[in-house]
Amino acid sequence: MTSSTLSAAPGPMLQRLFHRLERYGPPSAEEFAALAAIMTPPRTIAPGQVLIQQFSAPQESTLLVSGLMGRLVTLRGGSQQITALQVPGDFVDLHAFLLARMDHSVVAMAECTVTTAPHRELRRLTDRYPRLARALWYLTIVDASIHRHWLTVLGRRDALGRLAHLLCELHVRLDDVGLVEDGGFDLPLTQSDAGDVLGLSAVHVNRVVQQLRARGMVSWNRRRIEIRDWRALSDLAEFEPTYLQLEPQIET
Amino acid sequence: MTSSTLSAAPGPMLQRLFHRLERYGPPSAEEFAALAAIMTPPRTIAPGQVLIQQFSAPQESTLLVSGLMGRLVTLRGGSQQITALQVPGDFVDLHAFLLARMDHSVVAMAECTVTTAPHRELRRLTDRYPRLARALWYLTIVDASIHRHWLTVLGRRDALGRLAHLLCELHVRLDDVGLVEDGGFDLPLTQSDAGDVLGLSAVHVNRVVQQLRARGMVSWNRRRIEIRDWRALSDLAEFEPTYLQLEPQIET
DNA sequence: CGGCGCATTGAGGGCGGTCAATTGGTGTGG
DNA sequence: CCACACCAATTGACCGCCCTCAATGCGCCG
Repeated sequence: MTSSTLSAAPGPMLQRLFHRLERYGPPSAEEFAALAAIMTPPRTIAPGQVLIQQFSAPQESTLLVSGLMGRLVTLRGGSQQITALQVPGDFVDLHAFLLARMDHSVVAMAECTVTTAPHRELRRLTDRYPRLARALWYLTIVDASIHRHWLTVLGRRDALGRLAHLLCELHVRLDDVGLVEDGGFDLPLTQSDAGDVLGLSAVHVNRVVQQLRARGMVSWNRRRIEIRDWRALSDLAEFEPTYLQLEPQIET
Repeated sequence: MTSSTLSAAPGPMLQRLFHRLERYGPPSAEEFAALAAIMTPPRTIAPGQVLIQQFSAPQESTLLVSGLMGRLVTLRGGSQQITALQVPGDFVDLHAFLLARMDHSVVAMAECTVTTAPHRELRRLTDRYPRLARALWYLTIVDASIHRHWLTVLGRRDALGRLAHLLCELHVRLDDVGLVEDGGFDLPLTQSDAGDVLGLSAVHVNRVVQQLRARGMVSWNRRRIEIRDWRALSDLAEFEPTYLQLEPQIET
């Protein structure tokens, strides 16, 4: 395994992924290198572009390096649901490694940089490195944990609680990968997009955004979010970040 | 590896699991045998019993052999959300193999039979059999696919659509493991339980049940569900079972 | 028979939906 | 530099789905 494909700055590109994997009993340097070696050079995705089509059968999995992506499902009536937002360091479709067809599309919510891992190579690596396989498995399990958590949010929380929860989660996840600056972060979502995440109409998202502003908890101008009162916001959200699995895991 | 622990009728006990795993490029007979060898003898769980507590750190994963279980989260205000229903052949907490703590409880909705796999043994097996590891990984990925699908149902469908969808899904999943008889199946859920799955109040579940009855689509008496008009029900539900991943996968 | 759990029904109200108009910021062509 | 288009945010009116509270069946079991 040469480091020929490493020429395109693999360190920085995979830094956030490795940061995440290290939390789960860290793969060895050899395993890291093997993974880095199969990743393709980065490429850029334009905002709004559909990276992966629902029902397609991708032959590689995509790692988000920078930007924001969403997993999007369109229903019969034309309404949409975003089932997950992906931040840098996330694999956006690692599950496609084991599933025949995508159950959703993946859309760039902003200009994004990505790199991909061919499934053929992933298979070779997971055959050879059981711990690396479990580390990748772990990533998909954290995804599922987040999905479950949002099931309770969509099933049982009102609009204000849902929005507060989304902002708390994004703050924590973006902070984890170093994308929170001065207590705020860039959120390239329209209020309509947020509605597609929260299961709300764009109009009602606007109403609850204004409630959060009026309560002095959040400012949201352009694409910039500032959390003004974390205590109050996380309390309103009933935010309890265990489900994000950001604490180090113990590999026995 | 002896077959000593196989004495407790491992074949029938694991039959539904193997049926499922075979869909994903089948593990070999040796892998099946190795998995069967680490499963504990079956035990019975009483209806309503909490098998696994939220925030606990189980040292083994549980396979549901018969009955029905739910993954339950309780919110601050006392309201509950069931994030998944598990049917026979499902691992109810395979993700606990890789996560430090449970993000939810697991509750028996009926009298259940279970068998467990110690995590230590699972680690040994997944070290040794990469294909088996991927097959188990695959199971957790199907779980996540179902979670995502329910995010769209809870986020975008009204009460009637949600209930219709739940009944369609249960019919298909139970049919897959041979638990549909004469076009109907046993559903040991109260209408209140169904509300916890659907993000609805028990009162409103009752109202939409009656709508389905009035339209001649479903009968629901005691614990027995009969689908009277599959075409109409699945159409109302916009049910499209791809997300259940019951079609054979292709392992390259 | 009485208690209990669950299903059912009714009344009333609020959250969040749709529809539609307006504002405002940004970019573009003239 | 201005007119205009365009997109996102905002506001208002209206209404319906689904909530809560509460009462009433109804079947089962001790």
